[in-house]
Amino acid sequence: MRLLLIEDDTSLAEGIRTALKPEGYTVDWLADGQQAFHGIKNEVFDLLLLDLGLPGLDGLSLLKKIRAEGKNLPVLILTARDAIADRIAGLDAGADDYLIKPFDITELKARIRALLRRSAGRAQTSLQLGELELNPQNQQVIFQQQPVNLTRREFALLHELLNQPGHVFTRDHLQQLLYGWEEDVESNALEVHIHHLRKKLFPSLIRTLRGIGYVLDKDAQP
Amino acid sequence: MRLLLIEDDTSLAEGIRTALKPEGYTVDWLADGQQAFHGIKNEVFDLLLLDLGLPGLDGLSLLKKIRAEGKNLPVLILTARDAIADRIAGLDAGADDYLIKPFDITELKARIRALLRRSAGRAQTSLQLGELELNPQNQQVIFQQQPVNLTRREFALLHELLNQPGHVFTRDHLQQLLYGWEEDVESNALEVHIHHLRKKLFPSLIRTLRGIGYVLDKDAQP
DNA sequence: CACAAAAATTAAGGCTAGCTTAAGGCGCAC
DNA sequence: GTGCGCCTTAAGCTAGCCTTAATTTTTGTG
Repeated sequence: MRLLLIEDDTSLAEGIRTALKPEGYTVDWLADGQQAFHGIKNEVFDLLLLDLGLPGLDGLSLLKKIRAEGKNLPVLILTARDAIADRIAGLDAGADDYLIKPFDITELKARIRALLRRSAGRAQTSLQLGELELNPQNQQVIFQQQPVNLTRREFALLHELLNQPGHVFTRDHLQQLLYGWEEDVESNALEVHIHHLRKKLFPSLIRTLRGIGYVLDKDAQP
Repeated sequence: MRLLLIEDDTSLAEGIRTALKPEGYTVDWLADGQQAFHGIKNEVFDLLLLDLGLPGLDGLSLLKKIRAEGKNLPVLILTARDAIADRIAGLDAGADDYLIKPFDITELKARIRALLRRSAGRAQTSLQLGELELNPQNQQVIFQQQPVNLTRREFALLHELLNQPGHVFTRDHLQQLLYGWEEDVESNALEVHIHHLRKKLFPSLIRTLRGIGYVLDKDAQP
């Protein structure tokens, strides 16, 4: 899962990123609303964490612009002002949820999970495919009744694939999922992670599309 | 599927080509409107990606000339100017859709798919013929309930044939489909691919028209 | 029926994307 | 500070795809 955080308070932003990283999210960060708008237009994110009260293009206007573009991205508003009017304005402008600063980081995590779940159009919290089950809440993967230890990257990959079995993910997409804008990975790290997943689960789970990317087949069997 | 990209910004053009290749499109590229007009007159493309604001013959004039020729090619306009007047002019001149730069590459892909689907006059995304089903989204082919592994070239060929069962495709057309202008294939590669398709599916699927090309019979049976 | 042209068949070889493996470094926790 | 585990890197390997080319079969024609 790839999130975009738009927040002008540097230390808060750092804190949020550090807190979300262990959850397996890739969090890109921008402090400026105008930049954020371009970012959203050109890249694919799963969720937007938006601070109201930004310099440049303010949060509410940004949100309106995004919705005007027809983007259906889930947006979670962070706001210091607890004025009711503000919250209502935010929700009216197309936000999906809001959180008042200062907030508890665990609540943030919970709400992010809820929004992602909702946007995927799912009621239950865990993803299942045959004998494989992935639970985003506690980062657990169970295969054939046995818990499987996956690392952060492995989990992130499997999570993405499992979100849309049968959908083709290009190598590019998966790399961005793992690395965001941070580093430029000039190696075969992605392939290594795929390899580890196949080893820990079963080889035929992930099908390679040569020159394209990877798919998780709906009827994959060990 | 063979697309023609007319764009004078080299790096953007490269980017688009790289992004579309994994989707299975063959993308030929021209930077000049005049050349493009000749290209379109003499070759067969499935879709045109057209940058407005070209040197030589500008995009709008090119589009008008194409339509004047009676060509029914789907045209997707790319434009940096977001002036409403421009878009309207583009659509009036016969464009089928437009995208404003800078655009999201995934949106470009989605719109290309939509246009191709529309131009093929189909609602569903997967192509079916008897017990054979081809899904362009996830590059999968199913025959008699069993998934069939096709390579990139085989898939591209079958995709083309399946798009218009009963339509005769010349050898020349199919070769250009696979190779564009890039390389010149001086061998019987096409025949070999056809052979492989017949082997993996069933021989009578593709009928040979000696001296002309190939057809996929509408009522082909194993 | 014989011949030529076209297409089918088959196998081989090169190439490249992806796989595998191992090592080193870095960060994090204790 | 130290140890452990995860991640990246890199190098060598594998396998599958594509083309080529030689040979055989088919088809159409005189």
